[in-house]
Amino acid sequence: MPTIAKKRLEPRRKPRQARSQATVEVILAAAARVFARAGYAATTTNHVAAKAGVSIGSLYEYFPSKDAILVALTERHVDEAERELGRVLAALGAARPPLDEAITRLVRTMVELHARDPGLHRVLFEEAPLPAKLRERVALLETGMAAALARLLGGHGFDREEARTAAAMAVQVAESLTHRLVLHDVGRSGAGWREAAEPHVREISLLLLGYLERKRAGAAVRA
Amino acid sequence: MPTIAKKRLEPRRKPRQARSQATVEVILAAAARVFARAGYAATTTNHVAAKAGVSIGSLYEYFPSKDAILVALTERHVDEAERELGRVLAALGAARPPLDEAITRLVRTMVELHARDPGLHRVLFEEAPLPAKLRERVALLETGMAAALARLLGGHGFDREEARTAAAMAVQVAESLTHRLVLHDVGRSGAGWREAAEPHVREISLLLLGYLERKRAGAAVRA
Amino acid sequence: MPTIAKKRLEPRRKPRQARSQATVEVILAAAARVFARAGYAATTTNHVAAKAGVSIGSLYEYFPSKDAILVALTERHVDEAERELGRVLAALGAARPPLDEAITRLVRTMVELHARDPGLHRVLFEEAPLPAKLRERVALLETGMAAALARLLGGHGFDREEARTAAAMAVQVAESLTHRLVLHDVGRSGAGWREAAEPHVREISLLLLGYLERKRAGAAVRA
Amino acid sequence: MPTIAKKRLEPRRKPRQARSQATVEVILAAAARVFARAGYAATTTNHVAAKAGVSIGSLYEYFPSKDAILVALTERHVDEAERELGRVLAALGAARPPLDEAITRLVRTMVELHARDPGLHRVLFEEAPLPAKLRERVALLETGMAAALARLLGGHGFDREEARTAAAMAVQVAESLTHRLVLHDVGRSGAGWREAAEPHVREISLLLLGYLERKRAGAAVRA
DNA sequence: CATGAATGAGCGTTCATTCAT
DNA sequence: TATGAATGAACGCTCATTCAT
Repeated sequence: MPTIAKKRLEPRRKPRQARSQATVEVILAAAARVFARAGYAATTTNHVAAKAGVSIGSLYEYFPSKDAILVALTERHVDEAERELGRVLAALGAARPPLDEAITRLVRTMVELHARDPGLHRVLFEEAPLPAKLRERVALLETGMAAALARLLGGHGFDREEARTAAAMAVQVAESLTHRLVLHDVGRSGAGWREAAEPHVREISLLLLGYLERKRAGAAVRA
Repeated sequence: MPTIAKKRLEPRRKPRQARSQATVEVILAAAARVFARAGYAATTTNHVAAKAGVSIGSLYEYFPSKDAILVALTERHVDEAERELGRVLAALGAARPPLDEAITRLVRTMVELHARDPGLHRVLFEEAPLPAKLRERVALLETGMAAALARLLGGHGFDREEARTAAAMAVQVAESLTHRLVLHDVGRSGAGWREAAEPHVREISLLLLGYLERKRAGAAVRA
Repeated sequence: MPTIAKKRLEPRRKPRQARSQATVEVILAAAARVFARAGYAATTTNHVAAKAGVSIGSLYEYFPSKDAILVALTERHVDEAERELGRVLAALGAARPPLDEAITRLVRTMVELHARDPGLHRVLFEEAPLPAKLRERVALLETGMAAALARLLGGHGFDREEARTAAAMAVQVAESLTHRLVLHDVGRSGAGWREAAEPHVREISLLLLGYLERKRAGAAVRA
Repeated sequence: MPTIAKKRLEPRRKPRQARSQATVEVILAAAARVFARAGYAATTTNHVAAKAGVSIGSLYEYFPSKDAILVALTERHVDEAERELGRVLAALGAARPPLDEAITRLVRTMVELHARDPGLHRVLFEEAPLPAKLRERVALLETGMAAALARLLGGHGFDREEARTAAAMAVQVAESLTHRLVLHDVGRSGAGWREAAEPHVREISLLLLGYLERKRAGAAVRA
């Protein structure tokens, strides 16, 4: 079953009443905890239902399959990421701080987006079979970030083309290191995750700034 | 429940006849393809046996469990990595080329180690529950690389302590970017993977060189 | 590997609804028939489920393993034995009939306990790997019987010590002959088993009475 | 698969050469040990072959199935029993010792026949699915013993009919108690089994003598 | 709407048996 | 004849999913 969705993945019932909405919340919260602890394969729908204090029948009332729950969880994460990154990017566009500060703030935002619940995000982005549609949404988010970053770089002495490729790479790198350093090295979430993540933020920022500086200078490596 | 190994993971029968050896090869080859295509969870021993053109009984003659196949595959990869990286490191130690060339050759080696079969390596290092012993071997390989790289940096104006921390980080980063850029972006293996991977090699090298340069200067980012 | 219990053997779900209770009954009834006909080894959970007209999943809903079914069946038998023997022993203690009548009634009770379903009991006590706990319960039942019988003998001219050893032996012998004569000789249960068993009751009683008489006299056999 | 033989159970090749004969012996010896230790179900043909130091192919050269080995083992036991019991019966017929001595010697023979390897005999007669043919042979042996014993009793004041029924019962009882007391109570064979078994011999003899005495007197139990 | 008993395809695995060498 | 690699039916068991209540 590689990445493919063969069954309904959208939530079933658009919950209109407050009670239903609460049930959905309780299921998703339970699922987040169970997926984070047990991993994708070892998580069973019955587990999730039990943890949520809801009958298995009710769970299937709202989510047509195990994967649908995972998709809903992922969508929430992407929603949040869009919101947070949009906010930061807007602020940076308005305030126009020095490049190192801009980069650091962007990286911090990305790291914090994942550090809050590393276990869950590991499952979401490494173990789970996400449907193509969601993967596209994630890709789109990255493209958007890259475009915004390119505009930012334009204001710091990069020419248009330079800025575009450098920004695209930077986004990839940030994503990549975030996953590596945060998901694998930071212990199980818990309080204090924000402080625990800060060294990673600095190091990743340092890396990106070094790269961008070289790029702006038009540097190239000898083959 | 990742990382846990509860059953025998060593190959069962030390194959003595040529026929058996061939069977082992055919099973591992099939398993590599199935794991790469279907992912860890969706790979079944029956699929592997069928793909290998071997009865399920024969598969279990040589591998006591699904995970044992995975372990064997991983060990082959680590064996190869140790061999290749050792060779390159030795060559660099002897030839003492400029830093940018050294870094580029190391990165190229790492990238090529993974680019040959990206799908498989994604499964091996992201999805699969590797036993502690193997994880240690991998960690040891990284430690060794970092040490070798630190020696290299020592010959390029880094002081001892600087070299150690920078090397450790650089290895992490190289690993990380290799996985991200190579495993996720490079299409399904096939011929021409070497050429397809080269831009990644350049970009990762550029990134590392920028980082190392900053480190050598003792630079720090404003918080 | 007899006697070993490695997995859960207690029933899984305490059935709360009437429907579940019926399912449990139907499974146990089917299992009794299948075990009796096919023996322990040849009985499969799928056979039992099929015979019960229940899906294999339902079977495992209530019993975590094949052995758990066996244990449940055995416990029912031991429950019944405790009840019946307790009742008879109490009656004998109250009525104080002549020894031969007392022995005969005890033997009849034991024989009837097994004659109702000889095939099943053969499996239960000869073939099956019962967990230690259950074996203890059975042993306790025998100890209790021996104690009660010793008291009875005390009222028929045995001195204390004589009564104890003779009673212990008598219980062993009764058990043994019950199994041999009833389980192996009486045909497949069916109606009329009570009448078919009666000659055995008489003969076993005769044997025990002869033995007890000799014991009381303090007789010994020449080596 | 209850008790029924669906495949060939006779040894395949009547081994004429000394080498083959030795192979058969070595297989049977290994099988006896493995069956005794592991029980019927847990004994695998590969185990037996390995223990015998013979390839699995060779094992199947001589025995067409797992059960065939068991049958061969059983037949050896029955052969031995016929021989031993025949010898003792003949001696008793010639010497005409007192009844208690005769009974004791018979019982001792039966007990020793089983006490030598209790584990194996438990498997042979309780766990294993013996084919009808063998069961008949065993039954025939018992019939023969009963007839011989009846003749013996005829010489000790029993009338013809009395002797016949008493002898039949006595044989059943001896068999039964032998299995119960010897197989279940005597520890795992080993040296000293002969001494360990002697108390059982005495007790069983005592029991039978009490019974026979009552029978000769024409005693009956009140229903 | 909620419940939870019931379902059954499919999994990983074993082992008696065959047959090419 | 002897070998042991290969076979595959069958097993015990799980869990995502359905549906009668």
